[in-house]
Amino acid sequence: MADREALFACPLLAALPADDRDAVLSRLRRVEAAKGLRLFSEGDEAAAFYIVLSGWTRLFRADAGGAEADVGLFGPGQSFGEAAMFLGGRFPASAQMAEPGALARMDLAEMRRLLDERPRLAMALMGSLSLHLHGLVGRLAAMRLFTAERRAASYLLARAQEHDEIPARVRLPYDKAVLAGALGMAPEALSRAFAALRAQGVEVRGREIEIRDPEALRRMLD
Amino acid sequence: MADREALFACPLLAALPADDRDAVLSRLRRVEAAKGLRLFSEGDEAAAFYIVLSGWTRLFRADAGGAEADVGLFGPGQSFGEAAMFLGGRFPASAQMAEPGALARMDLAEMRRLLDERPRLAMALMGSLSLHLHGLVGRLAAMRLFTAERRAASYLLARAQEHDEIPARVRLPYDKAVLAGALGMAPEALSRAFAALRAQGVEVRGREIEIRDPEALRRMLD
DNA sequence: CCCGTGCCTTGACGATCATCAAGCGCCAAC
DNA sequence: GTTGGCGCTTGATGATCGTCAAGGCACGGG
Repeated sequence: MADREALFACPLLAALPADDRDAVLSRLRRVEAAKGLRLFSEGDEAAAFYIVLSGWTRLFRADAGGAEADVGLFGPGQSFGEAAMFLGGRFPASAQMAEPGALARMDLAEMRRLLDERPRLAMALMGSLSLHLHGLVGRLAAMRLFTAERRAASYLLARAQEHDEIPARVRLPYDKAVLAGALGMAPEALSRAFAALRAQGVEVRGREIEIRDPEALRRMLD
Repeated sequence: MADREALFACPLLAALPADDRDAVLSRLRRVEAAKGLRLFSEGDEAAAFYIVLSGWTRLFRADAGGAEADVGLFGPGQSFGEAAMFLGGRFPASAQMAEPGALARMDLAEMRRLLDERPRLAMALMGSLSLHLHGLVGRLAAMRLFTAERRAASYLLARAQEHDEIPARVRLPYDKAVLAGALGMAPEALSRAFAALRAQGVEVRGREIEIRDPEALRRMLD
């Protein structure tokens, strides 16, 4: 995905009038980011937020023992870290590249200045915050309401429905371990979930997944 | 808690200059709400958001079978439902009174109008959205990182530290089943967690809880 | 005083899932 | 070709927690 394409798809920018959008665009700085790169850590002073141009970034929290719990996974056209601007200037989670790529970095001080001058930016930002909120509500509820297998099925179904071919072919854009974290389970549990879904016509070959009967998956989720 | 006290404590209003604050206040409508009252349901057209004046409201999602997963619990001085303004105008969760009380209801159309005229309102709203976001990140991470017993201990410790007497005495403002939901566990699990915490000097008598040694709880959470 | 009801606790059981450990396939380096 | 590393799978085990069922306690009404 080209940089411009990702930026224009970003909910933060997509709905903005051109002059507001350009004001933001002109202040973004492109950053290359290798796989595994730590962008910031929980508790850090927040200096910027990011829009993913390519690759994938995961947000997570760690406990005292070093165990990690994922709270977000962001790909091209998605932004993260905006909320830190309003949370005492500290990040509530850590960020790391799950797949290499490039990010657009927006300085928070700059953003605050822009917000003062351009009220429509605030509207866009509130939209973006609400989207993140909505995502978290969904994940939290899914963790309690659905088993690991159903969460995996639900993910595959959503990905399958991005296109409308049958059988659907989906390519995972990140390691299975990353997906497992995003779905709130251990990698082993995801592996077993996929194995169980073979009965519903799901065939996994590395990162390539063929879903022969999306309707069967949908029925699982009632 | 008097109405004004709750409103002034609300993050949405607390930081506002007086004239902006009054503009909002003058448009609030007070609503009495009995225990169990359904304020809105997941998927409903969103007509208003709310600030809790007294009592407690729980937000939850239900699956097809009717099982419910709590995603929020709001008491005096807290607002909820603001994000629906930006999510296609639909609520992503249902709301129900967990304890009877009163709410201040803010019409969304009114709010949108006010936002146009008063840019500082947008700042306050973004702060409120970020707070909710932060809360959800914490809950999601806690669900995966901590056992039920530790989540219960963490709740008690937080409540104990609101005052600084030792031993700390805490009064639950809602049924234990409500607390259990908010902590992401079944009521039975909360009951067992409290029983286990007796070993750390926690004594539960109905809604009254005495925490003899907060430091012991804190040590559990490392 | 007895009974019913609501809230909570306790016990027993089983399902789900994390964890530990071993092994496999693939690929790159040498 | 061999070796090593990495990502993933599979198996075995155990911890945690949800669920079902029974009972206790407090309270209010008759």
